[in-house]
Amino acid sequence: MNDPTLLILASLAEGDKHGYAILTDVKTFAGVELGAGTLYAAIERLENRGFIKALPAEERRRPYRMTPQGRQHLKDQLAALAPVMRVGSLRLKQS
Amino acid sequence: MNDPTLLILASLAEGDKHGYAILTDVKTFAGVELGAGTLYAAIERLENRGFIKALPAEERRRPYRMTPQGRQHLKDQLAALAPVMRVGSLRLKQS
DNA sequence: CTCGTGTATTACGTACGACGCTATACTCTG
DNA sequence: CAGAGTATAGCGTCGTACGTAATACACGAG
Repeated sequence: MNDPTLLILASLAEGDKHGYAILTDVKTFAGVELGAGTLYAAIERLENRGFIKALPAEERRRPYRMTPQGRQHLKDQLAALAPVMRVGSLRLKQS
Repeated sequence: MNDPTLLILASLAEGDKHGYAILTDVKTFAGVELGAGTLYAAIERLENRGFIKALPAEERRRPYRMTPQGRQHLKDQLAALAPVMRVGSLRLKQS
């Protein structure tokens, strides 16, 4: 239902974060609590696609940074979503 | 990536439509061209969940109507998406 | 001291569904 | 009559969302 990659990119747009920090951030800004499996699997996919990259590990933490491609992808996703939101809420009101 | 059920509900929020009409409507308002398989599979799922219901067939056409539950679900989906959009675009601008 | 809670990541299995493709069938236009 | 547009159904595959459990460390409460 919810695309975790979108949530992760939106979270990393704020700045570098490690997995668990993304988890709590997403929970606060989106109200969605991702499962651990969902989160880390999505992170791996994002990394494979070059949308985020791993930074040097800090102790137990594995921080990630959004790449320019990731930023562009987030931008595209939001742009694609915008008309659906607009039309959807407009039509809901009309009836 | 794209949730076809969201697109279908947004389309049916305008009024009753049959499958092919949804297809063209979604293409115009969202710029997304759904495959036939994707569309009808998603329609079937929406019907099973009680979010839409089939109307009496007109010739070859099988029109569908959104139920109150479907309307509520669309509302919930859009409400869940809104903060993600808001935070996402805000954070994109900030950097 | 140990028990529970919070932080942090990894691995595994399952089930759903997105998507492409093909088939079918009717209608209309060139 | 060939081709494009309308309209739906079925099938197979692959990706992936999600739950669950395992591991490990740090901390405070009891």
